[in-house]
Amino acid sequence: MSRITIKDMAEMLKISTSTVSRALSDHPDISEVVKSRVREVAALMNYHPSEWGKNFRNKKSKLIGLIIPKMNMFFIPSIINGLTSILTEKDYHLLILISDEEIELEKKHVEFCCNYGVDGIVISLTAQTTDLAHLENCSNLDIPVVIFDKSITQNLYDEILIDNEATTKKIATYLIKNKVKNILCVFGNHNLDITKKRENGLAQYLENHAIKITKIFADSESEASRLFSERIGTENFDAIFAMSDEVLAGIFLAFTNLPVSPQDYLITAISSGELPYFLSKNISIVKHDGFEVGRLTAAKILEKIDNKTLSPETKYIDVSFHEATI
Amino acid sequence: MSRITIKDMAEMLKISTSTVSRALSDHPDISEVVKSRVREVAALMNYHPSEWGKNFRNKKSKLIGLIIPKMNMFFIPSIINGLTSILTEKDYHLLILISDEEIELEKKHVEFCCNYGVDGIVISLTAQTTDLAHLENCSNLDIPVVIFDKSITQNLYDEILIDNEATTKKIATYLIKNKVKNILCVFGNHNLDITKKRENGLAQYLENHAIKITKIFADSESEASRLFSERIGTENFDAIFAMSDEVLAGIFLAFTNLPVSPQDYLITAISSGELPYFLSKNISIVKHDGFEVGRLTAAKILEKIDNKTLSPETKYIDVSFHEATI
DNA sequence: TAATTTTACGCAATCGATTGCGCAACCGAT
DNA sequence: ATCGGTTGCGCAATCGATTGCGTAAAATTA
Repeated sequence: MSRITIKDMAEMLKISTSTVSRALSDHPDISEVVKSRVREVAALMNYHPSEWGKNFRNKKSKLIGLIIPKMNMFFIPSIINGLTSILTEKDYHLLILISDEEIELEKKHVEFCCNYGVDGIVISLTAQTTDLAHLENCSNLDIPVVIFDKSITQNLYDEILIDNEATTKKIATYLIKNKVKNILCVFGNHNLDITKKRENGLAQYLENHAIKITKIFADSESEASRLFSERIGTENFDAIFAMSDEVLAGIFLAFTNLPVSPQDYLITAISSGELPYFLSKNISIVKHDGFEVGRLTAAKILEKIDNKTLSPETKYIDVSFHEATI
Repeated sequence: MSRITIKDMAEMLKISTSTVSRALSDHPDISEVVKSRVREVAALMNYHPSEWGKNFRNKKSKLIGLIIPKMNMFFIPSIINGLTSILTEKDYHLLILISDEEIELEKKHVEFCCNYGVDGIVISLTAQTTDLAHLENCSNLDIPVVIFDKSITQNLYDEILIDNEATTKKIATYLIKNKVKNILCVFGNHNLDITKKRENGLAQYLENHAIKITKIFADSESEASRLFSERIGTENFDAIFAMSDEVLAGIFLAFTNLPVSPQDYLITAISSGELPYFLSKNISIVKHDGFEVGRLTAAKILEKIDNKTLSPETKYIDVSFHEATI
């Protein structure tokens, strides 16, 4: 048994498909007699209109391509929750594409989205991405793009970003208040814009406070763990800064094999909140809300789909500081 | 500028669309002269065939609907990684739908998948799902379905499940070996099949070993935390069992406000491995691999898409025991 | 009664790539 | 000259819901 279509019902009732379609949408051109007969048959045959057919006619797919560099357990799940919480309301759905931190795969995914005919693309860039030429085709085809979280300096596409300025300022203020003198900072991939912004922000706000800053850059949890282990014993650090959940996880993995413990340091991190909750009460965090990033990103892409002429803007989401409880 | 189509090129070259199509696919019916001219124009115009058009012709969508009860940070990300690792090879893509643990939403998502024309559905059931009537329409429309992780007793659809028998047996063996006498067991939602199986399995394997079992059932991390806090002090428990990462997280949240500590107990859990890694070295786990579940699920749905007449089977994935290191 | 309007429905096109079938042109063999 | 075969390409249908336009029949008006 295959799908019941409008055509099937039209043949059954010896009327045209247009009449069936109009009857079902209660068009005034159709007589009540025909309408009721059509509705009867539709109910009887358990007819459900094909989404494909509707989208076909409307030249829409009702799909949003979600392109992410990695499927991690910290930020991405809440992003997806935020996105779907808005998108499902408007009958849009997410097509998930993982770049695996490879620019070529990112390009391939963008091209796929264009060729498949998604109505919009929301993307977080890989650490390898240095220009957005591969997004040009989206503009040509009038497919709106919103970049979230991981972006590069640009002004062609909308962005929903974490406010790295506010973030590093809060961290720096806390460090200064606690009279920290020697801090070990663990950053993510050096190429990432968010890395540079957080690195520069911190340096800027800590200037003239006689605080020694040592930096580590790590591409993965395991690399963060390894580099942190190598470095932490080399000086008398009194504080630690982790720029993301990923490196924070690496740091705490390292602690399990080190002679020192988290309690020996003042620990600060930029985090989505869950991980520090599990790890230790000894961590002060600037919390950025993935759910909110997802919601804002979804709202923006819907806005652009409705009005493609809007000029691109960058939105920064609020962050909140949560001081360690012990 | 809109998409370059075969039609555009046909008009440009004053030939038919069929000739263009066949030229691009190197069909022997087309002369080399025409082929080279078509290829030239295609390259010049930067032509890329529409995925939509191809799928339209082939009556395929190349989409797999992924329906999950919740987007959590433990199991689901690795499931998605496993799924995509197989599916992208075959040019299939994931459409993600979250039921939010509501049966009505699950029904709606299944119906959407049918109406949208996905090529297959992979689904993990909500705790509310007691029958699979809403999947009947998939069978009618010849849309294969694979149920993974959370299922109910049935024999109509393929399943990829964690081997709860092997799992609870490993846990029980470890508990007996360590001469545990009084264990507090924290389970998830009581309606879930995996809950019942793990509950019964544990009871069965611990029979005749003079071990007192106390059970808690919790629908969420916070409920697990609350119920655990209320119960842990009421008896002299010497061991704790957590049936999932979610309740394990709840237990460790509870510990932060309790006079007792994780070190006071022998802790066992069924887990995907990441969380215990972060929480404590004091946890012995039976590890189930979400990535592997995803891979097997993907392989199975592809197998069914290729051959829809295969009779349904249930596969159990291997689990491994990891003893606490302290 | 004739002219005009209204009612109620059908026709056909729409999106883009593919492919079975048809057919004209050409070639070689009888 | 006729037949049979091959080459090279075009026509049209395919998936399903929608909608602008056209129109016959019915109703209304002059």
